[in-house]
Amino acid sequence: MIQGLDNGQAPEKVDAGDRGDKRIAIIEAAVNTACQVGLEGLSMAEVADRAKVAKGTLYLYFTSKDQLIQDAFWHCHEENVAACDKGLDAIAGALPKLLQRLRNAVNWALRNREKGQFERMCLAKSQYGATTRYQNQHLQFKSVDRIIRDGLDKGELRLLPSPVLGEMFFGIGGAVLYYLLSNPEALEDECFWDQVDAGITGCLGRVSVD
Amino acid sequence: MIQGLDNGQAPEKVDAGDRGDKRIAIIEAAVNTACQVGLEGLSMAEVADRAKVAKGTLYLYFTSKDQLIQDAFWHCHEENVAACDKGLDAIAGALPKLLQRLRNAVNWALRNREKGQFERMCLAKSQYGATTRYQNQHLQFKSVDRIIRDGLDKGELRLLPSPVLGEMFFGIGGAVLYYLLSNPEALEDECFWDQVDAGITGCLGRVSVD
Amino acid sequence: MIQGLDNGQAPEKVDAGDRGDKRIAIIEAAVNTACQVGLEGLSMAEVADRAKVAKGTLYLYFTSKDQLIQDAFWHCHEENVAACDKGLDAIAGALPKLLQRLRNAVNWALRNREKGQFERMCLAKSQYGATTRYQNQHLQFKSVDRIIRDGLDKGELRLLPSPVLGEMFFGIGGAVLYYLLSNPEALEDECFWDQVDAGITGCLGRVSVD
Amino acid sequence: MIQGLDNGQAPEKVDAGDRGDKRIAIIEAAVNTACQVGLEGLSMAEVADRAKVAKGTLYLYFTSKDQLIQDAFWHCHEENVAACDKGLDAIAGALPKLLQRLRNAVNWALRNREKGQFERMCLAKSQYGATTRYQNQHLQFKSVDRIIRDGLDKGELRLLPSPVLGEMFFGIGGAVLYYLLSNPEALEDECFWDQVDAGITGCLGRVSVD
DNA sequence: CATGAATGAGTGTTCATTCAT
DNA sequence: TATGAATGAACACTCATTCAT
Repeated sequence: MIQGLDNGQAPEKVDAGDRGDKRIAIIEAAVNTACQVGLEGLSMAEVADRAKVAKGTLYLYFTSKDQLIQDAFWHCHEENVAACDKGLDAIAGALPKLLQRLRNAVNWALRNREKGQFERMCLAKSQYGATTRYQNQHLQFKSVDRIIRDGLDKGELRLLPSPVLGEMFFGIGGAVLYYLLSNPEALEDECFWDQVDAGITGCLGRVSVD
Repeated sequence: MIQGLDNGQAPEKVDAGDRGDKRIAIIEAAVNTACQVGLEGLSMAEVADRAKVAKGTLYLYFTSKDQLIQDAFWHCHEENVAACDKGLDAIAGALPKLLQRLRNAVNWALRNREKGQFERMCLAKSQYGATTRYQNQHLQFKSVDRIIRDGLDKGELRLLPSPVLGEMFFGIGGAVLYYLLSNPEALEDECFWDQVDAGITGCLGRVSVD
Repeated sequence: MIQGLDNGQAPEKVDAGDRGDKRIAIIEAAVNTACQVGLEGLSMAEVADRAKVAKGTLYLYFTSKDQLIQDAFWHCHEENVAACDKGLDAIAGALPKLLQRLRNAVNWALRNREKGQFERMCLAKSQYGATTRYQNQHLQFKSVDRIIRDGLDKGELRLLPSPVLGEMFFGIGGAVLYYLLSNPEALEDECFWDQVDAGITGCLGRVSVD
Repeated sequence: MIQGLDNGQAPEKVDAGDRGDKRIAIIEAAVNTACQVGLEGLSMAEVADRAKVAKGTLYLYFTSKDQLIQDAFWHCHEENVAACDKGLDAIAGALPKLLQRLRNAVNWALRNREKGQFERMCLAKSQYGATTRYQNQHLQFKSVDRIIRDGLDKGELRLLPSPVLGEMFFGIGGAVLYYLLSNPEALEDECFWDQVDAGITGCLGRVSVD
């Protein structure tokens, strides 16, 4: 079986240039292919074909199939996280930050469908059992976690353990994202977003309901 | 690649008796194995070993590995859905029904860890792309969907498309379930459940937040 | 690299019958092939072809290429040792025993050229460095070793360490064998054998030369 | 498979100088590596690494891996033969010459363990079948062959075909060498050498035994 | 001369599936 | 109905060799 995303550590950056170009081309071929045939159906031969390099060439850039998948995951994940975090510092309050973060996530995912799908496929491998992505991958989710812990400290959020709040946020976000992926027109619908914001606020915020 | 849960149709029931017994033994062997080695790491040889039948025998009961996985999924899923739906008819109101349903789901998952994990592994395969389990698997989720549509009709739920509400419910429920799988003591914590209920109500209920 | 003949332990015997037949057919295909292309040039695909079985079938009988080679070695080696040891018990004296043993070895090798060559190829892998077949494979050579130690105890042999005498015996024997493999007519030449016997006796026997 | 030492021809000498230096560095890297990983486990990449040249550079000095191994063999073999032959002309009589030659061989092999091992590994490849190093490599063994033919002509040696005597000499010498490689202290043991000399004389000399 | 990225044929091995018994 | 030996396509990975720079 393909291994999980074990250490949760982003690899050191590789220089750009020719070497980087081919590396990226291979990663993109892997991402495209995996989106069609799945993570385990991914064959090195097909990746090589799509990247228009020889099979052996793959092993100049990645030590194994697992390594290629891990590197491809981090390639997508870092881009995603960067896009999601953009501009968050300028926003005050945990809830507004989270609301904006969801918009960022949706925008990126709609513009990068394959990378997004690939990232989700990789993440899905780590949440079958009792552990969750939020818990065992906290490095990846650290920005959301930081916001939530901050919000808890300041009394802005519902009194639930931070991992629960984090997972709830990703769960609700996933619901919105899935819907928008097949109904992109709702992206411009202010009423839709009003309700989504209200839902998140009602779930995560320190509000009481009668 | 192992195929998704394509048709969303529960297979016709098979008679009990000898035939049914061996069928179930094989399914349970598949579930146990998959929980240890993953869905793609599952080998027919190991399933046959664990079920104490010959490899060829598997093909008397299932036409292929994919079919075995699908059937095993339905085996778990139907049991899960039945447990989740139990007693819901006696409850009035969409939200109370959903709150109870979550309790039912958590109780079943904690008592049937392997079946639950197996079911989640199978479901994960169908929600990578733009489609969601809620949409393409509506048969499986029909009971939740019915509750939600009913609640929307009666004005009890937030004005969002029913698939969004459905996914939100499963997303929040997943967050709670994941947490309880590793922190079962919270199961008895009334405060915890108060907050969870409030969160779900705040997210899905027709409430406004300031 | 192909591993040496590591443990020096003959494997437990396998039952005859259908299973044994195919096992032997594969071993013989491996032996024939290796004699033509060498031990490392041996490919499982070619062995399967020659044995007229599918590639996968090889792995029903042998866990790996290395295992196949080891098993094939033991198959040849045991046959060889048995042929060499035949009738030795009836002969008194270490030197007469060794002289007869050489005749036995030559007769077997001439009648089983490929098995003999294969066995020698395998043995060659363990004597490159400081260690010798005689030392690290004493199980295989135990019959010669026993004769030599016996002869030393009884004062029939030259006062050299038994491994030296053993290697000398195999060295001289190899010289004779190599010659006879390309000059089989000498097999019937009594003068040739008289000289060979005298040479072995002069080398290994407790004789002094002026 | 790596080819045998086919033509038995020492290659023409290459000039010293820069070209020669790098050539020698590569050969030595190949010898060292092969002693650790075996002849077929030898990889051009590792040789290049150890010789601190680029992989492509190897092909400026050697047309192929086989060629490199052959050239490396000759490099070791010529050094070995030269050391073995040193001072032999001053000795009268075939047997004394051969006894001294063995001492020379042992001394060189103990002082040049890797080169010696490498040479033996290469030679092992040519003596599996019916042919022997002595026969198809007569160029390499010509000095021993000359001594033996001379000794036969002069009636000093046992009446056996010269290839048999030659192989016997190498066989006995190998036995002594293997022993000394792991028991170097015997090198200084006069009794040991007395017995070895007596053994060789008894085997190869024109002596009769009763 | 020297490089090292690129190649691609070849390797050993696995495993879902079949079918004669 | 049940078996399990046999299959063979598919796989990840290696490495001697080439060639543009």
